[in-house]
Amino acid sequence: MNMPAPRREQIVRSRLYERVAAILLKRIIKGEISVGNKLPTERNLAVAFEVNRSTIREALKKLESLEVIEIRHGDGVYVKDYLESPSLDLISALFYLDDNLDVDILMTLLEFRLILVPEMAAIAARRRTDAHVEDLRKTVFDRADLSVMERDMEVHKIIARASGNILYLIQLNFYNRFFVDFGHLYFDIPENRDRSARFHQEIYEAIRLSDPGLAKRVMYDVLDYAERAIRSYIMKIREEGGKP
Amino acid sequence: MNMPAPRREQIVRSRLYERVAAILLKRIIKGEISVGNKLPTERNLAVAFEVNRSTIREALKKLESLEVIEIRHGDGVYVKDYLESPSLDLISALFYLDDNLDVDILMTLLEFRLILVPEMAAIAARRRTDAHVEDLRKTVFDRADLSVMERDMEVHKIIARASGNILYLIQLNFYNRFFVDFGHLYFDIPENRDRSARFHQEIYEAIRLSDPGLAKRVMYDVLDYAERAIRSYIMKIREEGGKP
DNA sequence: AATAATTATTGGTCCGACCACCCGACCAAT
DNA sequence: ATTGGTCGGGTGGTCGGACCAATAATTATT
Repeated sequence: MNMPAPRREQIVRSRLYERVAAILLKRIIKGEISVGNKLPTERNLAVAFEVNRSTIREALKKLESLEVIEIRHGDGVYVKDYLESPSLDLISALFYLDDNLDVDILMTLLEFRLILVPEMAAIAARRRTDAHVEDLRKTVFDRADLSVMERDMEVHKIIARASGNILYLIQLNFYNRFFVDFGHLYFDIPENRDRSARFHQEIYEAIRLSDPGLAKRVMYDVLDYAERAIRSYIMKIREEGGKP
Repeated sequence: MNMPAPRREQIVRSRLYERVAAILLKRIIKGEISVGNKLPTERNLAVAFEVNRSTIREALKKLESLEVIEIRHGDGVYVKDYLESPSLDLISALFYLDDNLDVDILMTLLEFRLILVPEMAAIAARRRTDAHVEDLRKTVFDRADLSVMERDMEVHKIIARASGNILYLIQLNFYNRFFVDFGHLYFDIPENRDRSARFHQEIYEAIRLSDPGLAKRVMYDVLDYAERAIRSYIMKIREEGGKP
């Protein structure tokens, strides 16, 4: 199931090797080359794509970092099972593949987030230092220069830092990448902005009070609310345009 | 805080560009080049490292995929804040940096896992199909060829698939990477193997019965047990060898 | 039949050249 | 003095071709 791509401010200056990598990735995901089989040799790929071998190599490096291929010196390039990959970047690649957006992956992301983030908020409430509280206070009350969405990302980031769990911080950065693309769908609606503004004050209180239970609940409520909003939005556009 | 590196079966067939990437990463993490500043040009790096520019480029591509640098055509290579990275691979890189193992990161990982995995087990119990149950049954009861550790990884993988959440599957693959390195510390102990064997039967039952609450509890208990075991192991080696 | 040496093929690295792009210096028009 | 355009130097991006190193298949040797 797909949905149209969002507006993107920044220019997509695709480098040649990235386009090559995208094409190869698509073939691999679609299973055109089965797992365990070899890709053509770098030299042959270079001929086929009409690019230099160096370019092919850089594309293959990209796919290797996504762990969808394995490059063996003296042997060849093998396709791996992408379901065995540990690379979050692969999720992004899958999501944006074909210039369409995979709604299932988005749902997956929301589900995951709803489990994780409230729990981390609780931990943050336990571990936060006075410096974190002060950072939060400034961000929530003093930073008039921020839009609600920018403030929201900042608030989450501070909570992640307060949790002291770098793994969580990285996940959050991962979510935020999608946020910049889709956040406006949510934050363009005044009602949602109000809801978030209230959330910022509530979570600030919870963290300040070092109240894990409250922090968790507050966080859960706002994420749950946001998830419902996003789901209903997707339902709506699904009804409107079936297939262009 | 560090601990000695584990035995590694596979030969560390370091490609030249990987060594270069590791050295550069270390410098960046240590903050020798501040965020926002430029790295030397590719040509200068090539001279400094006494390697070809292509090799430098491949190393930089690696660092770009970790999102610790940003390569700008016609401009230069800029250092980014690695705390803004969304790359799990960065965690691995940090963990193995310096040939020492960062215990804090390991703790972080365990904490994260304890939050996530039981919740996903509950979801898996809800969504599992009969095929998943059958897969699980075979793995737990029929696969005499598997060691307890191998079976354990397989069980978790099936649960991840049953959860239907690809994001979870990828996280699990990420954890498993560490498992292969450290699992033996846990599974070499007969008592732990017994505990895991019991767990496999219990989680199978929970999934078969589609009992989310039970699945979550069973999963939590075994992970909590494992975490305690690992923590006490680390305490022990900390006491023994202070600093070599 | 088992083993060792050979060869062909593949990825890894190197070199040097040119293209595409960015930025700052300089100049021209206002 | 400010604005806008132009241009040159430096940067990453791509190219091509060559050789090195690792692997697997083949052949020769025992």
